[in-house]
Amino acid sequence: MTSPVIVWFRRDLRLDDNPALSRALASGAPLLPVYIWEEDLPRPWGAASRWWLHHSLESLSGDLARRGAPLLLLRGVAARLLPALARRLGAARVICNRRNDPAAAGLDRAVREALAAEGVALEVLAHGLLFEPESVKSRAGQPFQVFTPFWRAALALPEPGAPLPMPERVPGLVPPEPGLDLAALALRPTAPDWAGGLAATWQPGEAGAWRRLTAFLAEGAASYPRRRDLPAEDGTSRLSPHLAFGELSPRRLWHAARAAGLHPAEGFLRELGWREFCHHMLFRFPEMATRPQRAAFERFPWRQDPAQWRAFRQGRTGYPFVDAGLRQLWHSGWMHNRVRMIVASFLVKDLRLPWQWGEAWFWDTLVDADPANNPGGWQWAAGCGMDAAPYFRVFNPVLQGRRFDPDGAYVRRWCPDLADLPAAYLHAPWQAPPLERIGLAYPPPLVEHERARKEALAAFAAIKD
DNA sequence: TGAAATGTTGGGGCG
DNA sequence: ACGCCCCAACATTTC
Repeated sequence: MTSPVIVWFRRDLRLDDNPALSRALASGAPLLPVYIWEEDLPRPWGAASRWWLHHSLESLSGDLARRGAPLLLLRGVAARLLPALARRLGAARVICNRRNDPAAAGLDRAVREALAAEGVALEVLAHGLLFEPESVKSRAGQPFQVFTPFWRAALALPEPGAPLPMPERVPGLVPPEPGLDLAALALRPTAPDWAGGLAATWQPGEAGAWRRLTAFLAEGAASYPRRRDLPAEDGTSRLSPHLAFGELSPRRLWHAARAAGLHPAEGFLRELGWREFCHHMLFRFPEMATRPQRAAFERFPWRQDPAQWRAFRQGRTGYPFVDAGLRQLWHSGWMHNRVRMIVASFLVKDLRLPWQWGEAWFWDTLVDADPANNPGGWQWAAGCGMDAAPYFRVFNPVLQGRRFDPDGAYVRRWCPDLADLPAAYLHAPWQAPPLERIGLAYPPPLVEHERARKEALAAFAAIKD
């Protein structure tokens, strides 16, 4: 009988289009699917991600058990747990899907060595991207640092391969040990349980991902270009957390979207291109996660105001559009992309607090927190990324609010303290006549935008080389 | 995947 | 009739 194979799940919590699972199945060997709560991760999961992970593992575990292979849950250091497990099972191979972020890939190298010492092979399969990070390069063989030529070059490559089918059955092995109960990981918040809004908004897991995908392609994709920038509408796909946890493969998404008639150079698939760009950039420039890509920004005179930082996190900046976004984030673990740009601009330019603070806050509170997209987005907003918004492009939160939330539906929804204010003043409540402001609990603006903007431009001029 | 400052143009009021 | 001013509307430049 062939020796069993361990299938190690990470950010690939699905059965569909799963290269590692398919490879293991093709071998005909009995499988042991494993998930490890890794205690040596270079960056621990954020709180919202932990909540999501709990439910996603619950979903995956059920899907696997129904197909014949219960998921073994472990906690500790993969480089120690996997060799021990392989020894006990008599397994000669561990198969997993590649993690593309360099920090996590470093862990995998340690795992590979530890397994090799036991005579066990670690097979790491290409995964998680439409195009492999090594494959998109300029004619000179260099990585792209600007999105448009990057995406053009990617689209000139052979189209991503067809997704692998979802297996009907997964012939499993009786685990040699009981493993942990999911509850033992305590991934969900207690005292207080702040996850009510998350639970009301999301259905983590592969089934939820497919539901979202189907609904988007049937109802949302056609109006995406028109509605994507209006945060009050349900105009985006909301697939980001499913992608972040690998509940939906980008390849599956790509082909489903192509079949629905979407063009890769524009609209929704172009946004998927930005995801691709961030992941490729992080792969080539690992320090992008923590340090500005434009060196001049190492000298930027960031402020450190704890009171303003607290007000920002609480969504009490006094700018309704900004606060609505921050409160949507806090409540639902997600923020509309248009508002992310405005919120990030406000933190970095109006408050001049370090983009890394914002990045860390998003990491903790977003259900779609992603090791590449998150720093990529913040570096873009801060103007210190390679293909970033110029630093002098400062969003005016009032004008942006009027343009993209003209009737104030978004602000009213997330800032109920402003719900009764007439639309004319909704994005600038301090301009409302005193009579309209009676009983208003909403805070005054943390900073005056016009002045903050000038100060930011001056600070920027000071570091320019 | 901006916004503000500055420049230009052209119509209309007016002496 | 003419020059002048004002100022919106639009375009360009600058940050």
